[in-house]
Amino acid sequence: MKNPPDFAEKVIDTIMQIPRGKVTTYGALAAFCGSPKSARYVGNLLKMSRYSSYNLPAHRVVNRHGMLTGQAFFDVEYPMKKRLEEEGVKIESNQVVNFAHLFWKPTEPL
DNA sequence: AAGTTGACCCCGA
DNA sequence: TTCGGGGCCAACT
Repeated sequence: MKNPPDFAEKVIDTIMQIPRGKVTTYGALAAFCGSPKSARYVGNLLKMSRYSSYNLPAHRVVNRHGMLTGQAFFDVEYPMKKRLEEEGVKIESNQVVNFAHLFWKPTEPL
């Protein structure tokens, strides 16, 4: 059997399950996939997905500090801040307000 | 082809 | 207290 990057696939699949109005972290996704130290690749996946046709809610993924690190990578007309606010998530100084309250823990897919 | 990086996180000095 | 380096996976140059 082929050995595709099930790690990346799992991460992407989990991101797709992020409920609206909630946010998660790179480390949480990475740890849930089995590699708590691969958090940096999780962020890379989001960037890769941007080139692909995947519609991943990357704006719902923030770093461990709840800061919108990838904001600059989004469209200037639709930044993460705006998208999150559209879902009811308040942003202040590129940080998610009540981050702990809006934090969504990755549940088991499938 | 190989090497380096990246929207990160954690630990040590 | 602040600063630096290591580790992980896969894609990009």
